Amino acid sequence: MKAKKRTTIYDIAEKLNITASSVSRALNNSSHVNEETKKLVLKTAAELNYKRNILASNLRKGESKTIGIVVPRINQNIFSNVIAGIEETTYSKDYNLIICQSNESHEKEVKSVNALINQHVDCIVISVAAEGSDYSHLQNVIDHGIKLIQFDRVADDLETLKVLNDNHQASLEGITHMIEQGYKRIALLEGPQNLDIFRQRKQGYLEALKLHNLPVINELIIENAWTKELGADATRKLLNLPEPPDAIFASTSDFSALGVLEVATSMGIKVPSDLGILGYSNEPFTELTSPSITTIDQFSHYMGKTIANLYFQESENKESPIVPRTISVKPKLIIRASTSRRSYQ
Amino acid sequence: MKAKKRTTIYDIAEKLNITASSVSRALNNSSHVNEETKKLVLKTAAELNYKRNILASNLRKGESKTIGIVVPRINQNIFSNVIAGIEETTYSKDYNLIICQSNESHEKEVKSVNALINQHVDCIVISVAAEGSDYSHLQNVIDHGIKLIQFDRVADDLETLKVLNDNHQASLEGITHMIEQGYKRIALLEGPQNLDIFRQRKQGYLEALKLHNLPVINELIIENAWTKELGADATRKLLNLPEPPDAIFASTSDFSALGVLEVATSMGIKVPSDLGILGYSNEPFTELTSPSITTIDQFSHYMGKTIANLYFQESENKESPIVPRTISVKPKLIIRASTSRRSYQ
DNA sequence: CTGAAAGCGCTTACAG
DNA sequence: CTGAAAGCGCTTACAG
Repeated sequence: MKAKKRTTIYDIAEKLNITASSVSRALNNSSHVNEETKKLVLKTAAELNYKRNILASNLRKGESKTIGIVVPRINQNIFSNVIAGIEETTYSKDYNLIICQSNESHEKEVKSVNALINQHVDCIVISVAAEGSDYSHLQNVIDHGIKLIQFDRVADDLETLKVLNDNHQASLEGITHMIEQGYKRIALLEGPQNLDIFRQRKQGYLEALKLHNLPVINELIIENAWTKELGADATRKLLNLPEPPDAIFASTSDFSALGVLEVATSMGIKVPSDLGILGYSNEPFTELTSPSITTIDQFSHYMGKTIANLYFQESENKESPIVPRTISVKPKLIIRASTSRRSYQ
Repeated sequence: MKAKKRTTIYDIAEKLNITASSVSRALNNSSHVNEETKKLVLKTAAELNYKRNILASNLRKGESKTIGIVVPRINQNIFSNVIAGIEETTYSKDYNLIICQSNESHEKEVKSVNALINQHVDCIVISVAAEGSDYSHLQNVIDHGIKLIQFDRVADDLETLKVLNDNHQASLEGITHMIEQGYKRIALLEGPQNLDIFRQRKQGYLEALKLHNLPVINELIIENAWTKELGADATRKLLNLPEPPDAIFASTSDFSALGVLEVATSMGIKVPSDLGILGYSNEPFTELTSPSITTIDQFSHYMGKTIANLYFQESENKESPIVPRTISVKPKLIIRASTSRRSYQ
């Protein structure tokens, strides 16, 4: 069957000898419409296989019932879970999701955001790329009257709705746990410090050391070690130090922690007895490595649901302006074998 | 700043004392427009922070430049990779992606597909849910003149564009490899047989046995063992048999294979010496378990790119009807420790 | 309860 | 090269 012209409300109207107005009202379940008419319209619509043209409807109503999402990568645990969480909540309200990935490129992020503005989405949900520090494209979103919700990695200067983890607290708890396990020279693999989440994790690390009167050793702090490869490189460097660390906090991600584990194993260094390892994000694989990796769960699926609910809450009171605020989801330390040299199960 | 009325082409026209037609032409880079006018329009558009209303444009042009994707779960390796592959290709052509997940529910799949039809997407890309056998909603897509591309899990009766793995061949190769490693009683964990991919994998298994004159033992074939939990249950049952298998092919997924591995390990059964394990999909974690799991890579990212290219190819010759055809991406056996009792590295 | 008309913001044949 | 007009498919005040 070739692409034929689709059924419109005019086709239905013609068939029933009424006007398109009435058809529209019947289809929208308006109260000002005769029950008989409504039934007839619905029946005819089904017969003619009518599908409302949402584009036209949205254009007329000035809304799109669409939420745009921009994340660095969709196939990364936290992001796919957040998206899944959002999807489950928005689905029941007939909202569409348009997904873009920035691939950590600032340029692609800007382009994606602009494409979403063009699309007249009702809301943009974003976790910013590592690259870049100019967030005028996000200001632009707000200026166009589109709701903006930032999550996880946010531009903190921009006053918007934000859904975050308490990275500082999680990091503090993780390091405290390591100290309690007897680790004394704990190295830190940092993420790009232009991202607040990585700054916060560093602060948590520093605070934990301070609380336990441990010195901050600069040569144990490695910048930008946030992929598996960079984590591995950093570990090689650290373990070859005259005084190597007895633990490594891969604050950037579990992928980085995996790099640490692989290098340590290949060098014959025992985890956790000789080296403790703490990751971040609770990627599924952290449970499967040997030894399993202690990490921090961000409740990403729940974050997704929170984001969606926040949007709907804000949409309800259309008149009052949005009050920028931050919802903090408390992450949880998941203690596994890689840091448990005193006790594990 | 509150949601103000957006700049339209009329605002630009008014400011420049020309008509909206000219503005539109300038913005669309039409050839029939004065260079001077074009420059002025572009400049003014930038000044007024104009963003084209794609909804209106699409409505008028009868296209949407949007592709809808329906998958069982976005946070599953193959699906998030396919989506990423599609996204990378469509992004450069200014296409939007609307993502829906069926959560393996037929009802939700039908609803999502209908929502995408309403949305007037240009194409629907789908991998069907395990549940369900009625595919009239997909016929409906075609009847509405929307291009339909099925991938991975397809409704085979429906003649559409399909992008598939050669599951039969992959399975045949995997089992042959196991037989060569000396396994003789190879159990099969099946997926729902209403899905062709699982039927094909079973056929490959049966053919491999036949080619090597091994008997088909019915008690070694377990139905519907396609999650980690069900894989674990099946394994417990199999290993407690009077004559237990010496290998298990978790044809449904690596998650199922992981269930097998965990149960075997907890029962003190050595992998690969006492039990060989073959998974499917090359989930990232299969490299990390101990022992690492032999599996089959589906080149899902490449599949995504293939799907997008197929769509653009079909879009180019608008006149000629779509010739249903199947593109087969050859999967690859990834041999790891879990099946290598004769030799590994 | 229903009809006639205007309009959402664009694009595009048709004239000139 | 530019303008005037129609139309994409819907919704919604305004009358009646």
